[in-house]
Amino acid sequence: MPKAKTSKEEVLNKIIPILRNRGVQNSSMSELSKACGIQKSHFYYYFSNKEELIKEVLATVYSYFNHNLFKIINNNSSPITDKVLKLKSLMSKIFKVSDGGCIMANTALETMHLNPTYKKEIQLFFTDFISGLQLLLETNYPSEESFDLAEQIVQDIEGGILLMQVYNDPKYLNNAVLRMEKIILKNQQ
Amino acid sequence: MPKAKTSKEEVLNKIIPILRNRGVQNSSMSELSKACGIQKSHFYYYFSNKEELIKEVLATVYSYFNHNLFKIINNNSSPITDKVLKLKSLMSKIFKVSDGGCIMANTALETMHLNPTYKKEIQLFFTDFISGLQLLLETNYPSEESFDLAEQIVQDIEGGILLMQVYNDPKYLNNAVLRMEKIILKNQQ
DNA sequence: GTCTATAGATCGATAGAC
DNA sequence: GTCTATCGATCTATAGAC
Repeated sequence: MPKAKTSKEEVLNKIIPILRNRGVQNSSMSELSKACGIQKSHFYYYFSNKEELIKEVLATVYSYFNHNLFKIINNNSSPITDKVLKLKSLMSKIFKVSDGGCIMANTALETMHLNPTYKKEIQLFFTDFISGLQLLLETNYPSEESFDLAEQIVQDIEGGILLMQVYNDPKYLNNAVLRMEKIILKNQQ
Repeated sequence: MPKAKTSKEEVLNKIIPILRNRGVQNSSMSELSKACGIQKSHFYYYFSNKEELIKEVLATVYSYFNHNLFKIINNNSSPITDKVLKLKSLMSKIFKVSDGGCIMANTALETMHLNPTYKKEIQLFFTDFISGLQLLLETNYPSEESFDLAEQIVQDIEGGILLMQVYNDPKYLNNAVLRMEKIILKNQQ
């Protein structure tokens, strides 16, 4: 009966949406394990404790985002309009409208002031997000302005994700994405 | 006969910063009562349960913000530059940098997807925030554009509050406030 | 102060794959 | 027979509530 019927990767992928939706404090190990169809005790076989679990979740999300973001940006054969298109698609995958928005933002606000355990992963995520946008912007803007604009865009998007959830209306995130597009492509087309 | 040594208002004011900082899920009734120097059982005299407590907290924050916001905006003897100044000061009181940012945003992300209990208070807060800004903007912009800009400003500010906490750097909120100021006063002075 | 439920966490046992 | 994935029972602390 061994023969990993639920691998660690599967577990991570199954619980990410739950944690994004319910928050990390409000998701119990029992609940998470039940959702994976395995015993709670088996979770402790995969993860030494809940904190480790969450860390691995955030690292997984981070690396997925990071990998795909820079794959889009560093594709030299792709025109910038195409990059923007792909970026929009990546973002809609990461920031699920009906499923809790941005797990990095949620976890940040939920935990940042209690313990700084997850700070590193969260900061990495945002720093890369900003850096990626900055690279894109440098097509049309000087470096320093690109950085400021990149920060501003991320800020706009994260605020949009919040309002989207408060009013259950995707327009706020959509508006931010449209503004991003307009800024990136200002001289193009 | 007891001579309320800690009134309900005092309790609310004492626990608001704690709830903003630690989040509502992560603040226990014991912890909150201890911080007020009263018995936990006395909390249940003031509030029928934790949910009621949180509701009253959010209602308190909302009405404080609402009252002060519209007092600033509807003061006809005050020039718009003065209004902006007062608005900035109100915001820095509400969105404590080192103390958890915006309790409305935090609570929204923490609870919105679990139960919609606090939705009303949270939506009221943001709706009034946007409406207030819209009123200010109508000095210099047509009504519809004012509304869109007001939403955009709130979005920018809330995103700034998030990044401020992630990086422990007030510049993100400050930048948003500066952008707000610039937009509101575009033709002025 | 006491109740009950549930949280995170640990331990020992077991069922197959090699 | 060992190794690995899994389970069931259980412990302790603490939560909300009265």
